[in-house]
Amino acid sequence: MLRLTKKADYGLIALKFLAEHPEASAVSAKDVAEAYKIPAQLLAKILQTLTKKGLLRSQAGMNGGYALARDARAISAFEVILAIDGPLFITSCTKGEKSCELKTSCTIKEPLARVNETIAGVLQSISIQDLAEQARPAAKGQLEPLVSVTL
Amino acid sequence: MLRLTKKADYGLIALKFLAEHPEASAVSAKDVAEAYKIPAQLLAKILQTLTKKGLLRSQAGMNGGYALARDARAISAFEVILAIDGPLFITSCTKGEKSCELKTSCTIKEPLARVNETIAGVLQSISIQDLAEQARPAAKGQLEPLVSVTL
DNA sequence: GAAACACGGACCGGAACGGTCCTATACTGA
DNA sequence: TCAGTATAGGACCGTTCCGGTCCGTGTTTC
Repeated sequence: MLRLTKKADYGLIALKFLAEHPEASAVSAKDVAEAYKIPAQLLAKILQTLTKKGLLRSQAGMNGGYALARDARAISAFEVILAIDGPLFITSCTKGEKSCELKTSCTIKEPLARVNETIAGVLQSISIQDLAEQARPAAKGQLEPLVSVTL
Repeated sequence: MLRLTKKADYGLIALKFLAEHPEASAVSAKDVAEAYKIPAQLLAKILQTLTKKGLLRSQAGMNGGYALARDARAISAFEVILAIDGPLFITSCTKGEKSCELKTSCTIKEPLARVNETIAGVLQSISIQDLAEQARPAAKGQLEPLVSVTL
């Protein structure tokens, strides 16, 4: 259903990694790439765009690299995906100029748009911190609910 | 976020149309295509696959066409999308043979898989009938909630 | 038997995606 | 100061997928 691009995937992985290593003042793209066997050049670009979008801070030069621009709790998965893949709507006719030629045609879109909003809401409620935490504890009791949504 | 292919879009539109015309014993692909300015040949194929998946009944020959195989209430948007686009997971590494080489890498995937399940749940709870109903009433009071999900 | 329909394979152009290469710039440490 | 390591970013490229078309076959009705 929801398809994440590999880039968005890589981005989330990298941010999670950064969240897990707060002690390091900066982590290079190469380090992350090697840790997860991700193409280094590609990851570098992804991190660059995340930096441009204000999610990361970067430092050039030796011992340079990237660090979270904000607290891991204040960065949502939604932001990351949005920054990397850009806005993706369900509707193929993305409410651009001419909505759908035939206004009657798009009666389906309205309910689906609400589905889209739900998904966005779910993604917004999941922080990088959540990703990092869920990763470690290894089944300590059952997982607590991440979100609860109504649309 | 969630991206529907145009094919799935067309499929939903067509099913909604069929749900709105229960009096007709069969509606031809051409008719639906013309009503919504959808490429006829393309729509034909979509309806064919939906027929193969058991969502539609087809009848060849003159005055033939398609009709819902079940009650519009018993067909979910999820089924339609699944039938047309096939299973789409969030994870790029679609839990195939080798999950991700590095098992440690995929710690992100588990929370996202749950997001995916939520989306699926939302889509499953929306029937073709819902789409057809939401289309008509034209703001009779506020829209009632479609779903409520917890993950 | 001809028209209208469903079926289904082959094909194709374009866009997007994943990925690489190459160059420029910035910072650090010896 | 110079070499090495890092970010920054443009150009490019192969593959895949998606939307769409074309063609031929089978089936039913008039």
